[in-house]
Amino acid sequence: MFKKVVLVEDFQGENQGIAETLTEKLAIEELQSEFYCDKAFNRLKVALKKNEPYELMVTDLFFEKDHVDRKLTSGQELIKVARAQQPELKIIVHSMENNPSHVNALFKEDKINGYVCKGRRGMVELVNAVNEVFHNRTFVSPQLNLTAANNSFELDAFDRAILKELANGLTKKEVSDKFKKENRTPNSESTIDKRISKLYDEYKAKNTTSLLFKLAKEGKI
Amino acid sequence: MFKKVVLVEDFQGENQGIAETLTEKLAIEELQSEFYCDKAFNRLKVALKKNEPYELMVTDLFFEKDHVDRKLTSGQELIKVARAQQPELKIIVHSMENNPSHVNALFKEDKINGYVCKGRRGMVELVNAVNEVFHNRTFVSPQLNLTAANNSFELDAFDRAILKELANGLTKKEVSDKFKKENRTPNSESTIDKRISKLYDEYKAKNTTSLLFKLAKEGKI
DNA sequence: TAATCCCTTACAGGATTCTGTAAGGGATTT
DNA sequence: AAATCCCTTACAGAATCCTGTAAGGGATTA
Repeated sequence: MFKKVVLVEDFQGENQGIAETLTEKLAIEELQSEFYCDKAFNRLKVALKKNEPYELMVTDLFFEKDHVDRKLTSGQELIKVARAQQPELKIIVHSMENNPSHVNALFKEDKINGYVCKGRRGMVELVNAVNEVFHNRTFVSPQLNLTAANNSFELDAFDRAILKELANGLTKKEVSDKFKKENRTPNSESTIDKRISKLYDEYKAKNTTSLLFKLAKEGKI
Repeated sequence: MFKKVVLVEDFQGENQGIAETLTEKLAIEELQSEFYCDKAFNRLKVALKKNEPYELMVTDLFFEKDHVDRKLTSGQELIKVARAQQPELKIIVHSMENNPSHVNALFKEDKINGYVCKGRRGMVELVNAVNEVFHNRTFVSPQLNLTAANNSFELDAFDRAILKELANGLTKKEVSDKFKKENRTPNSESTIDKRISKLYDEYKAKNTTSLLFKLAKEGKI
């Protein structure tokens, strides 16, 4: 089993619960709990310099802002710098995020080794995940695969660009003008209209307002 | 100190961490952990019938849906029925919710005794909260008071009703018609127009779309 | 080369939104 | 009682949204 593990989780209760699970159920000998991404990255760096690197990092994705200044503001940023510094580090993400496309991106872009959803079986799954990752396999919470089949549709860059401007209160004509001014293409009002209409169908929205609301609620934008 | 406590929290890690804190830091003798509101309410009911009632309930507000059928779907619903059944029960809410108006409503309407935000000092604050509540005082996480000063504006019931329908994609005329049909007043299209225009000013939104988007992002609706 | 498909663009008309003016009624103040 | 304030309601015009039709161009296929 892993001997040296760092845990990065800003909720004190969750942090404590995970720590207990890792030390008691999995007999991790050296567990370091951190509440900030920056501190966790420092731990990794120092340990690596001493030639006593951490073997596994368990991290959340979202970290609440508080009075402390910070460079790394999210788990994903932490993962990127940690991966760059120590490519062989095993990484398991433990988060509330349940959007399959985001999770897929973490596996593909950031080469994480496991993903566990916070939930009623979070600790049971985490134990499984650590065991799987220890044996060089990957782990994904089962409920995630189910939802992956549902919403296979993805917003592309053009969709996101339009939606971002609409969310800021621009009219479609203003979006078109802005795109033209910035030499982004396609940019005609008609094409933008068409794109949005397609999104209405895909998300079963009746108009721009309900579309943006739904997407915001689902955390897609 | 309290002897008999029920903890209601659906995240396994968080549940475990809180349980450890309550039993070790506060020496609670009889702690019952639950992951569903319905089960927690049953515990309370049975204990009361046996004349061995619980003294304190620590509960979350949001509970994830899963395969299990449920009557009580939120902490607030649990609190209402628990209060009705056992008025002297002490209740501490431990949640991510950081909207001061929601928390105020919990104190006023549901007579909760303490409110602790999940966060980096969640367990420290929970220990304080339990101590305060044990001595018949109330407790609120300090960071909540700070944010309370910021956004003094509140959405009233009429605002919320309008926004809910707009979010579903209804036009203002349809909202007006629906209100008339349901004998809700005021209901004229003009008045609804006026209300929404006022919200534009208050939330610095340019149109319905940006208004709904902003409110959704801030979690106000 | 011709046929086909898909994306982009233009235009147009009916529905809806946004904003302003104005009138009426209830509550409070003077 | 009169004045004032606030909320509700009506109406109207300009801007914007939504949807449909249609045309042009690039890429792929026959």
